Amino acid sequence: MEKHVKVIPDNLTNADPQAVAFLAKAMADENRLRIIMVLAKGKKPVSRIVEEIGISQPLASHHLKELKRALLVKVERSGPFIYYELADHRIVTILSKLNSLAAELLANRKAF
Amino acid sequence: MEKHVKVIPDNLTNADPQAVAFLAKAMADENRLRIIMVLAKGKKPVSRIVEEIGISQPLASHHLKELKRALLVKVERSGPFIYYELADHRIVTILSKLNSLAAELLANRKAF
DNA sequence: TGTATATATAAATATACGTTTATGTGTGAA
DNA sequence: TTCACACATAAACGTATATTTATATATACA
Repeated sequence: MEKHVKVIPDNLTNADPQAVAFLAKAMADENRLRIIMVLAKGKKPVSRIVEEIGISQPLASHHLKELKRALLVKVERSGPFIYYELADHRIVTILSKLNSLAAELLANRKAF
Repeated sequence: MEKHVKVIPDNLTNADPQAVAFLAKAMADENRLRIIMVLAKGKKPVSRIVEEIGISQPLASHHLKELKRALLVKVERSGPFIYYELADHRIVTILSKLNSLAAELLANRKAF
């Protein structure tokens, strides 16, 4: 059976600002970005995330909940551990490009 | 004379979460996204932006100030008009990809 | 100089958001 | 069952942010 994939035009004119804002908000926090950066390297339990980025466990839990609400991560329990992983790795590509853009904008800004 | 462009690695591991969060925050608002969408089609004065997206003039002014603070737009005065334009069109590409991702994540979510 | 237009700024308000501290829930092992 | 561990949730707090209303500034023109 064939897959039916909805084709979405890749231009801003037909973009849905509400949907984009929803995702952008999820990325608009330093700690959540760090979590995504850590998860980009693979599926991990909360405790690993906590120790890798050095924030409190409740704070990590809170941000992971937000990332889940934004559909950016998937959750899976295994014994006492709860593993989080990225739901779609395109977020990594997008954030990388955003990082390049940010770096360049800031560099040009200081260039006078 | 040759241009010296700082090469920035395109991966998340070396990303600067602070810089990325700064840009992401600027994109994390529906009205600002609408402004970017409008400016993606070309340089425009505030009055055009206001009428194209249907928000109050002070609100548009406020959001344009934020976009300028985030280095995403350039400003230019011409007579009584003040023209805004995108500082870098890569933001359009990035937002388009974010839109595609958002659409797909939401579509898959409803798929059960 | 005075008036109209284009835009920015200020003040005020309500709401959203990030963080901390404290506590609850679930799982496994003794 | 009791204990320890992994994680989630709740409450409380301060701060940031979006929006409205009112006013100020700047430009063009009569």
